[in-house]
Order: sequence, then structure tokens, then C-alpha cells
Amino acid sequence: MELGLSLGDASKSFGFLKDNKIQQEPTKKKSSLDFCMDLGLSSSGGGNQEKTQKSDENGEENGEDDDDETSEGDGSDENQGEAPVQLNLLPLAPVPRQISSNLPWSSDNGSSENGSSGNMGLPAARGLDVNRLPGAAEEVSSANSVGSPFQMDFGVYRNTGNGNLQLGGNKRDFEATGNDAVEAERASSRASDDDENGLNTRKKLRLSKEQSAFLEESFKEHNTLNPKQKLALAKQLNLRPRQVEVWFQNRRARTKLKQTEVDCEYLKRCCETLTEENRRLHKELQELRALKTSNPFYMQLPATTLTMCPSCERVATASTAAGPPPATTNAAVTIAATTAKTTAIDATPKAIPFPLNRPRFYPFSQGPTHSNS
DNA sequence: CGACCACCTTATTTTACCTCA
DNA sequence: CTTGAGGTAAAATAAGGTGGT
Repeated sequence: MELGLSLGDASKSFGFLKDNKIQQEPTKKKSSLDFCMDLGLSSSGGGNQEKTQKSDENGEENGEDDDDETSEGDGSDENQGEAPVQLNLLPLAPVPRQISSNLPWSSDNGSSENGSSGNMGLPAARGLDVNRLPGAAEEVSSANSVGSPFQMDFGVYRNTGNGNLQLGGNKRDFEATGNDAVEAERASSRASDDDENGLNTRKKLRLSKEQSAFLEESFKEHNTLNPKQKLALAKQLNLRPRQVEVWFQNRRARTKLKQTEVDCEYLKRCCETLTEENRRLHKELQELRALKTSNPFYMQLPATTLTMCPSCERVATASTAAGPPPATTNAAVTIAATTAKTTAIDATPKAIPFPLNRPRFYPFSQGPTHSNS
């Protein structure tokens, strides 16, 4: 039996956040990162989780023709029969309340007709023209985007921290923002200027907080997108589909990275615990050996066969003919009872720090009775 | 062959911190 | 002592490239 750490499909575990997120501290700056860790006990060596996830994604994509909602929320296709430990990091960034219901494929999309809740506070009228030229093609091929300043230039809106979006380069030389049309036009001319000047600098868009929050929320529902969802998201956020796609790719990468960090930390703690346990057992073994040499009669016990009870995970002895001494004791108890003079072993059973779920070891007794089994 | 993905890398932006006038 | 500007390193992240499926 070995411990398998799986990089779970974190997106399936976000459901519980939907209520908590509303109450998140609104002033936190860091973007949210949500992930969970599944600690399943695997007997087959090795997390093939990526394959699993991949097949899930394929399934999702293959179901593209279906109503999108049908692919959500079941999450029942994984970890069947297991109760994995999940470490969930709550999102730090505030997520507007209405995001979920305004996802393009969300089932309760109808709520957008409510004027007050529309578009999670997105300036829908303004359209968040973050990086789209008016009349820009819906999908810009990657060939076009390579090394091309195109829309990326005018897309550099900034969040000023008070909810305003600004357009500009370095944070120290913000330009005064005009209206969006003017900015778009200005950016457009800048882009064309760059083309004319042969400047091929890659301008990087910074998504607005609203866009990020929206994407974040949709990521919680699907950590991959089918083309339909991608287009819908892009349309809703006034981004290019390619940008949505890239955002999801990067988001998955960040999740995986964080998950790896968490896994690493967990394994480190496991290792420390096991090292300590190993040290303790070594010490106990030494004590038993010392006891054997000092009191040979003590060890003249029949050989026993150890079996593990599958229900309570206790190791019990299938005792042989000559019955061993008293039942329901562990080594330390027996040792303490028989060699009270041995100061090194005079710890009471309570002092033996057995971890709670660790299999108990009963080398000298019949082990616990299984009245409840 | 095209689409999509993971993974790696690059380039840009943001942030935090420090120094100095 | 406080403040704001400037510099810099580190972190964050959007996007490009590549190879696999």
C-alpha cells in the first residue's frame, strides 16, 4: 500500500466556495488561487491524474453539442468510493456576487434581465473594450498575433485601485484617460504607428479586476473550456477567444504549481512524521533487545503471526498454541508490567505516542477483540 | 491536418523595498 | 521626522513556442 498524491480536478471542488466567496475580505489584493488536494490511498502506484483529467476534459468537449449545463456539477466521476482529504485554499480576491449567474453558460442566466444585478458590475455599456478594436475580427489567428502589437497595445487598461480603469504604460506615467472611443482610437493609432516604425514590442494586456474575477469564477465551474464556452466568455468580456484560452491555460498552470507546492509541503510533513515514528520504533526495538538480553525468560514466547484487521486497521496476533500473556496490551504495557525496574521502559502506555490512525501493534497478545465486527 | 493541451520560456507589468533629496 | 521621487529586485502574469495527443 502506498500513499498516492493526486492532483485532483480542483474545479470540481469549488462548489463549497460559492457561499464563502461573497464574504471574502474585499480589500485583499492578491488574486485568488483555489485548489484542493486529494490524498487518496493508491495501490497501483502513481497518480495518473493527468490522464484522468484529460479524459474528463475530452468528455466535456465531446459533449459540446449537448447543453453545457449537463457537463457541470456532477463531479461524480472521480474518486469514487474514496474519501480524499481535500486541502482547500479559499479565494482571497473578492468575487462579485452575480458572476456565477452571469456566466455565459450559466443556467440562471436569466437574472441578467435584472438591471441591478446585470453583469456583476461590469460596465456593460462601456463594454470593457480592453483590447479589442472596434470591428476587430472575432478570432485573430495566432499567426497574426505573433509579434504583432495589434490590439495588445490599446488594451493596457489599468486598475487604479479605486475601480477606475486607466490606460497607460508604466505605472508612473499614466496617461489621462479619455472616453473609451478616444482611447481605442489612440491605441489603434499607436499600434499602427508601431507597425510603421517597425516596432514589434510585445505589449502585454493586464486584465481588469472584473475580467479576472469573471474568468476566475468561470474557471471554478470549468477549468477547461469548450469552444462554445470560450466564445461566449470572450464575447461577454470583450476579449479575444485566444485571450480567454490563454488565460485558462495559465490559470491551470498556476493551479498546478500551487498544488505541487501544497503536495510538497504535505509530503514534507509526512516524511517528518514518519522519520520521527521510525526513530521511535528503532528506540523501542533497542529497548526490547536490551530487555531480551537482560531477561531471557521474558522472550520465551511462542511465535506469532501478525494479521491486520481490515476494519479497525489493528495488527493482531493469531496466537499459537501456548497462549501469550494478557490480552489487550501492547508492547509497552507488557514491558512496563514485567520490567518495572527497567527505568528506560517504565513509561506508562499513555506515554507511547501512537498516532491516532496508525495501526496498533500487539506483538504479545491476541490483540483487540473484534466484538463490533 | 487542425485544434487543444501541457509545459517551458519570454516579456511586460506590478509590487515592495530602499535610498536620497 | 516626513514625504515624494527614483531605482531596483522580485513576483505576477499575458502571451509565444514547442511537442504531444
